[in-house]
Amino acid sequence: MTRSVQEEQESVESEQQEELHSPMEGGGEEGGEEEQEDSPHHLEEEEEEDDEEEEEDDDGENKPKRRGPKKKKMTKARVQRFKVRRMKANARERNRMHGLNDALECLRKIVPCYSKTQKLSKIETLRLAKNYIWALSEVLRSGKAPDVMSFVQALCKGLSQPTTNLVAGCLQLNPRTFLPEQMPDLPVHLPAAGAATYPGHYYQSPGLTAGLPSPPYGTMEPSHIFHQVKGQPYGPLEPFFDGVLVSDGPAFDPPLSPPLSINGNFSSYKHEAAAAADYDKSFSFSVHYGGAGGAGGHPAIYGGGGSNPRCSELQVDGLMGFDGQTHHERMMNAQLNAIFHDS
DNA sequence: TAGGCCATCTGGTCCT
DNA sequence: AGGACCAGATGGCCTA
Repeated sequence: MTRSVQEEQESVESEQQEELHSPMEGGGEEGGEEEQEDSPHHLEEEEEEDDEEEEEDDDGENKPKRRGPKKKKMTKARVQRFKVRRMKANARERNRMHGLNDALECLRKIVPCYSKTQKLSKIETLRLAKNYIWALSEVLRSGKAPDVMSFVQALCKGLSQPTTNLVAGCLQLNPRTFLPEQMPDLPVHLPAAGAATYPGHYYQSPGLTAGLPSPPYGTMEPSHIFHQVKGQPYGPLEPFFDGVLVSDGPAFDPPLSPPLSINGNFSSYKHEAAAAADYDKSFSFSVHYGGAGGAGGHPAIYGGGGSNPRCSELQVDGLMGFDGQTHHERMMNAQLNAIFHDS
């Protein structure tokens, strides 16, 4: 199954001398005899009968005559062409999926809680990204600094419990404080003052994690997660994690490209957003956009793309234009840029 | 060992 | 005809 394309191409010649194997090259042992007529497995049977494109009329009286359109005879040349075409299609499909995975990896670096050691799954990455976009959009729309609880609630909406724990760990929060539906006996919004009391560690709630996968799910340092905006001691938004906002942590991947859509369709979350109470605790959500963007003070909130060259393709100007925005929106965008544009 | 996640192969469909 | 995209199938790997 894991044979490289080159290996396959090298071996195809020898295989052509022999009979074709099952279409499920790396898997499928049970596909064999019950394969449909147009499967490659069937092709091999016809291949040996003749090399010319003749009608298969001499089946004899044993086999019942086939109905429907007659299939073209599979000559050796046709079989070879089929195999080459199939190999090329497989290679393209692999490349396509690799490109998809590269894009997903870029997305992992953009959403909160990026960790090289504990990667979010594909589906969880997409869910978290969707929530993240929505949460940021809400910030732009409302024009208010988000309170930490509603922000994290929005982030964790629909995520699995392990991923929720991961987000909580990255944000230094107890998931019990923002998952009321899972802990109905607890207050919905607890003061998160204790959130900053475990710098450098994931939160590990003995009660919560009982029966759940145990942290660590990642290696995010608080210094990676909450870092100051240069020249703004507490950032444009009020600091929530006083004492945690340090910027001397080890370098991590440069910022990438968060497209801050403010026009997305998030109707399913409207009621939840409305339900979120207004808390004056603000939340600096400059989660992990460190590094590379800021050499010249240019508001390039997206950096060089890290180790993956494909991550640097997106351009800020193409993603988030300022035309047509109100002054307030421009101010919010500037604030967000400043947040994302760490040091 | 079961379940989750993933990579890969494969055939079908649509489009150029 | 060939490429892109998609979904189903399959087996490998990892973890609880």
